[in-house]
Amino acid sequence: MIKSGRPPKGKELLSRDRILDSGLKLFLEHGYGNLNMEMIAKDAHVSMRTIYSYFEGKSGLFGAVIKRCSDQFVDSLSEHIDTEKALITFGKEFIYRVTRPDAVRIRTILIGESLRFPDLATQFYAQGPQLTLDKLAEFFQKKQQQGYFTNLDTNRLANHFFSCLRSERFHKLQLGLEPTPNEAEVDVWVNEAVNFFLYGYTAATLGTSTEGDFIQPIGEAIL
Amino acid sequence: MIKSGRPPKGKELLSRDRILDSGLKLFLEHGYGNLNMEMIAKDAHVSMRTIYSYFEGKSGLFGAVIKRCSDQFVDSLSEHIDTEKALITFGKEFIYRVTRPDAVRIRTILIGESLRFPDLATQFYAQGPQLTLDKLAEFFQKKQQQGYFTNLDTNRLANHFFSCLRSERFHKLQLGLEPTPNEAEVDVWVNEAVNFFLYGYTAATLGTSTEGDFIQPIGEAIL
DNA sequence: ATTTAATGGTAATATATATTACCATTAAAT
DNA sequence: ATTTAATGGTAATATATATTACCATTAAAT
Repeated sequence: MIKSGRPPKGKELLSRDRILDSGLKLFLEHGYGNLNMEMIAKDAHVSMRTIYSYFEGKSGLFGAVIKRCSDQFVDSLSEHIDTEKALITFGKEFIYRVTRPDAVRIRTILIGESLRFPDLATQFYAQGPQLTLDKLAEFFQKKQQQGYFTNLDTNRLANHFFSCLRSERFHKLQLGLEPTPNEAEVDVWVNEAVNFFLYGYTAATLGTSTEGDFIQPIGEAIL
Repeated sequence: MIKSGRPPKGKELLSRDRILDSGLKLFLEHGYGNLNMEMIAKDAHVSMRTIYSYFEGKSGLFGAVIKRCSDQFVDSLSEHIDTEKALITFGKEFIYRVTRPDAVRIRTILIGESLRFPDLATQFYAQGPQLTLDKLAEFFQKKQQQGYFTNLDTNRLANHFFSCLRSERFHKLQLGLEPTPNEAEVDVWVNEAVNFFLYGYTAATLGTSTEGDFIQPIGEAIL
């Protein structure tokens, strides 16, 4: 039993925030269809009335929750260090983030509800992965000006790198067939992926090695 | 109004088949949660009674429907032709199949319902993509005996080829952000992917070209 | 001091739907 | 001919739950 009545000055939006927090937590836990409004009200310590006064029903709340976490992208690309090292650093942060259970769950729910809420997936992708891809393409373009990766559409290159990075394991993870990788496993994962990307299958066996210098990257070889 | 009563000899299982057919069609169209049993009964021209006599409720029917279409895999790999041509032929059939709207929808539903039915996704993957991956690894192993792709774990190689093949576009398609590709678009898609896989970024610009022979594949170059 | 806005708590309302029950009907089994 | 198995059609049952309504309560606004 929480104190009734109008909230004190400056605290009007606290309950709205709590509703969004609880909504995110519970939607991730139960999905859309299996979560009822009473659970949210109880968890956020508000009454149903308050939820309905702030949001347009259950679907409106869901949209607001998704919007609030749709602007996550990775931008840890440095043009000043070795290409391979830059890609590995970027890849590790990216893979670590997108493999967290919450991130997997949010995509699961978005995919599952894409019929009911077709716009949400569009918005999620545009404000997340697409921005990351843009940063990657930008990076490749700068590398091109330095003489690497010549004669290539940088967007396609970025897409291809994304695919190498995700690899089959990401696909299985999204299907619930793989455990969440820890930081060390992400390192191995990304090293292998970057090697495949940079050296093709000539050097993929060096997957876990940090010494890529023994083999001339293809991009430099053709300069 | 359909004829009541016990069905004639030899036709006892016809209604069961119709239930499965209607179930697949309607689950694909509406998903699990938005489809009710009456719609299935009506579409299959049976009564609810018959559905419940053949299946263990809605969840049991769903499981049976998924099982019936969980054994699709691609096995069009020839060791006797040029490696690149073999991979392209295989890739085209694979990508064409997995990009059909029904195939996309079934994965959408499996992912969305993976909380409620964790075993279904496992089974689906084991009887579909995993078998395809096994065939691929087998293919690479035979190629290794011919001197290609040396010193590589063939399973990792197969996984990496899968990733190149799917590419970012598959990911977007699964999120509902891309239209279904037609046969010609699949051809372009697969040619680019195989080029990325075989030649890395040195030759990806030849994406739509069918003449890969101008560039020595990496695998042969290191022989 | 009085009025108004925002809330909690609870119950009512409306609706959807999975599942079961019941009777009539048809054809197989005997 | 009689009994039994399998079905259609419909209604009943149980349940879940999104949404709204109502009154009491608190604090802001005046």
